[in-house]
Amino acid sequence: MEAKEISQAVIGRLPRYYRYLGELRDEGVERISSQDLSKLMAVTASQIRQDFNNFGGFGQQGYGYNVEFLYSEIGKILGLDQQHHLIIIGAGNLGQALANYMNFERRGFIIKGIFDTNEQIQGKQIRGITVQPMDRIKACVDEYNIDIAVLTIPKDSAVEVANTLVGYGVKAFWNFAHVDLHLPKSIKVENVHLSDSLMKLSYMISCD
Amino acid sequence: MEAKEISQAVIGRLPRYYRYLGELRDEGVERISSQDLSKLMAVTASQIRQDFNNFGGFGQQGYGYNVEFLYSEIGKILGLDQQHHLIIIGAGNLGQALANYMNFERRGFIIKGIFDTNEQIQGKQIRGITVQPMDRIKACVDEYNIDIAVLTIPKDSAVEVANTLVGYGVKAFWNFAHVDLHLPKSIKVENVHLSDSLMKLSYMISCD
DNA sequence: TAGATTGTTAATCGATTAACAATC
DNA sequence: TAGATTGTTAATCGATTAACAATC
Repeated sequence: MEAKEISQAVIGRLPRYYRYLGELRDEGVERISSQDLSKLMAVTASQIRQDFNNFGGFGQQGYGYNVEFLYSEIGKILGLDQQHHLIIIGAGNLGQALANYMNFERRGFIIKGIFDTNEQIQGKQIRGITVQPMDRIKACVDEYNIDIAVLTIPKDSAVEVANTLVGYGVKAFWNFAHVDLHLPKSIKVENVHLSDSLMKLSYMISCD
Repeated sequence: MEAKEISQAVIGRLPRYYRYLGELRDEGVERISSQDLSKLMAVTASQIRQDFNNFGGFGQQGYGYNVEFLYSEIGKILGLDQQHHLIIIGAGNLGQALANYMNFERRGFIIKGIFDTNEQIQGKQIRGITVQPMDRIKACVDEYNIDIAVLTIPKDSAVEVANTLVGYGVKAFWNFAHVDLHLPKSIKVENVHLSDSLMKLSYMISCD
């Protein structure tokens, strides 16, 4: 879509901009300058302008940025204007929590299936979706156009399952398993390593 | 502890090193060179050596690094040799999932209390711990030396609860609420914004 | 028009990589 | 000793910040 590659640093900041702009919009704020936004978010105004300009000019000299427009544009950049079909692999504590908690639908993420190896859990309804055995994954991927597989399974099975899913045509993974997936470069992976995060906090506590 | 400030970039990589070294140790590998580790982890050998040298020399010329020793040293840097007492605020889907799933105790994170406003959930046992009403938090913080509060509550209450807990003496937060906590600089906060993470994945999918 | 604020270029800062002397 | 590999300095690269001309 864009000519030059956007850096990971910039992309990582987009959801936070999106959140603040959404709040401003809900408060009825119509326009905001990079300087005011910088005070609110505790980043430099320069960075804000640089970040937005990676995607073209969203502002207007002497005026600032229109909150509604900017919010919507960042949403588009993040692909939130499109629907994404996802499946959850692993209906344990975390898988169920995500299904219930995330309110995926609100942002256009539609759960099309939940799968688990555990026969005790199979048949259970989560958010109106029946937990199915793993051998039903392929049929689901074939039937719906699945964009994202959420991996909430133990690390031992995660690598194998991910490889299988790539074979089925799944192109993106939201990986909660505590392992690095080594997949073809075209496959997108976003890792959420919760223990890593907790260890960082532990480090912060320890060193003072 | 250290003379010069360690950059966030370095700290962010430590848990991953720790994970790989733990696996190598479990496989019975005794020593490893920065070059071999670099192939395994897909980072440069130079970066590995620079990172470790922030904390002093863990290796030996001509030999490499002793896996067991390095693993243990990184564990110490991350504060994993110490016990941390934590409380979970919010026993909804995510709070329960974390309590059950994380296997906190294994790394020295001891759950000392779980709290929720919802009377339906109060009294319920999670991992042998009874969910208590919010007004019992202070007594818990006073009785045990609570290092970390895990916030798995909606964003509307998170800011207020965090401020209250800071008043009780809590020094660190593992924040799953979708909001930035504005707390005194001495208070450590590690945010896990799951929606931000999913949006990043959405971005990756959208742009090709 | 004058004031405000962007878009964008230039300067700075920090992080990563390369190179190599030190040394096991 | 010779070979291997670290620790560390120097070079490069990229990201952030500052500055200012363009322009609404």
